[in-house]
Amino acid sequence: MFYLYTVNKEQVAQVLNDIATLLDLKGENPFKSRAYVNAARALESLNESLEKVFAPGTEEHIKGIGESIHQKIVEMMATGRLAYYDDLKASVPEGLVAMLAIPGLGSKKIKALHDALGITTIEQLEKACQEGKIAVLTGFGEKTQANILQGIEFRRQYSSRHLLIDALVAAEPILERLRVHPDVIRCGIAGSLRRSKEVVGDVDFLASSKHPAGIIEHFTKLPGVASVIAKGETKASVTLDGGIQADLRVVSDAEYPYALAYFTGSKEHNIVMRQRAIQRGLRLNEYGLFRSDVETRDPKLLVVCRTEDEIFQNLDLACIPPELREDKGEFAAAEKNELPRLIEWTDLKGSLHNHSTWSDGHATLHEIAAYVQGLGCAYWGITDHSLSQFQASGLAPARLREQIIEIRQINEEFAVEGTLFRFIGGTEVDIRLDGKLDYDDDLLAQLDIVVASVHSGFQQSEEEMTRRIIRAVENPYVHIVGHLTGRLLLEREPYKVNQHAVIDACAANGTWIELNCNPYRFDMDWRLWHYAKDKGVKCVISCDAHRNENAGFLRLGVGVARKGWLEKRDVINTLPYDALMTELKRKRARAGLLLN
DNA sequence: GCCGTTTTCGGCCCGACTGTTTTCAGTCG
Repeated sequence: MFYLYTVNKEQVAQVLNDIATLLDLKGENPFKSRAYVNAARALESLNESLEKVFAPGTEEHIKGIGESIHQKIVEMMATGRLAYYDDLKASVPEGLVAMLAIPGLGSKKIKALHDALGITTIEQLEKACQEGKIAVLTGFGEKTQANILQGIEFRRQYSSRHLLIDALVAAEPILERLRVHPDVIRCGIAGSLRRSKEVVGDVDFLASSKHPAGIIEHFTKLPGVASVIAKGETKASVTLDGGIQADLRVVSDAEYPYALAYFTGSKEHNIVMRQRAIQRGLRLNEYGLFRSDVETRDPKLLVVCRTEDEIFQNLDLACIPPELREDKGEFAAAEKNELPRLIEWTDLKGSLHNHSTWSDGHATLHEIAAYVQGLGCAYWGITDHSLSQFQASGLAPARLREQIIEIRQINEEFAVEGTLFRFIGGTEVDIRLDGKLDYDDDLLAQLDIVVASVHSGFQQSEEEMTRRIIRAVENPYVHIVGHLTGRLLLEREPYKVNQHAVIDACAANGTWIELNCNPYRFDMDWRLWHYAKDKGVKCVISCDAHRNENAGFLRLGVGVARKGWLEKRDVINTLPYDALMTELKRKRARAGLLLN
């Protein structure tokens, strides 16, 4: 499949990462495999086009990609293949790669199992464990054998990846119970949860205390802890009910800021942080920033930092918000003090894409109005499904006209009562297979807001789907393109669409893109917002609420928007009601111009 | 395999925990 299409950056990076994995499994020099990982990273943060950098005969190499890997990329670009990769892949059984997902098994152990017993699949591994063949191998034992069996069973039962919301729901009660422990001075959540990753592998807790052992003990016995994976003096790992792994580290209070920075940053971010420390003759770890490049924790050598902010300062950086700590451009921006002032969730005035009992929502308009006013919203979009979504009670044109009338009546009642809150009436109109919309333009023209989304025909080719969505984007009555890729995290792959091309079309037509903050969606993906922002495309953070409590998704969505470097000014629904209505009408004015 | 304000060789981010070992390799984050 890969070779049928033009090779893009992500695909090349994937191949380089795969090569690194395969080299590890073959027992090659680990620094060689790391070189491939580093090259993949370098590629991901490359701004120029692959065609330019890796044209045949180019002399210039980018940092992190030397002669050998450069030539391999040139080969991929020219032929769509890489002989070295194909050979390597053919030489390592696929089952060995799959085994890496079993906790406790890394490339060395997997290679040892393969060499000693010829094991090539997880099924063979399970059988060998059951027959006691693993425990007798050098370097293995009864305990390892049992752990492997347990790991295989765990993988079968639970995924090691969890939705942000599920991790939060599991983590918050634990955090509260840690917080009230008398020996805990400070505690918090670090890791990918603090970075607002849409999908997380585990939950990382951090606490400071003078008596770590008691806190570790307390943690491993909390309600909600299903089993203890590891437990030491200052660190413990447990499995929570529901299968999420949670780690706790306890440090002294003076060490807390360093540990918080250390356990929050992504692996890639932390590597750069430590390298920056080394470049300044310092050494950075979870216990401190030391004036020495040799291993030491001598307090006399400590560069005292009371906050994360001060750690960044000592590395000549502005303080990087947790969501940005992914090594995706934050260092360059922080060096120049050009980090964005990220949007806060309290900047939002309401959600523009929501459903009611008119289609497949669970709350009536009056119930919605009461609830979201209570949250302090200034407005709320009502965008029920259109005709094609009959399974979701999509509205026929006549029904939609009735709804418009009811929404106007309710808004008039609000006006009479002196209530400032307003509904913004509209539709989430289906983008049909050919890119036409489910309602005629004259009906759309009567609506205050139009969100256009794809709900069918997911199997179209990338070209067809891209053309289809761009046609909707170009419709002057469409304000917003909804959940751009249709993905359901951990459940359904996104349909194929050239998102950059859609963003370009949105930029050309003044159409906005939704950041749908249903926890399964978070669509458009945060990795693309920087590009959209640079093109001047505005974001709309909507919760696609089908129930009142879904309004809470907005807060998670803002975390993901922050990850996409978005500021208040980039997000349309931070505008007050009047300004928002002006913006919505601007598109209508455009339509009027086109029609005249 | 990559890289250089200790530069063409000899390094490559760092520490806790586990299990299998009698001092440490492997895994993980």
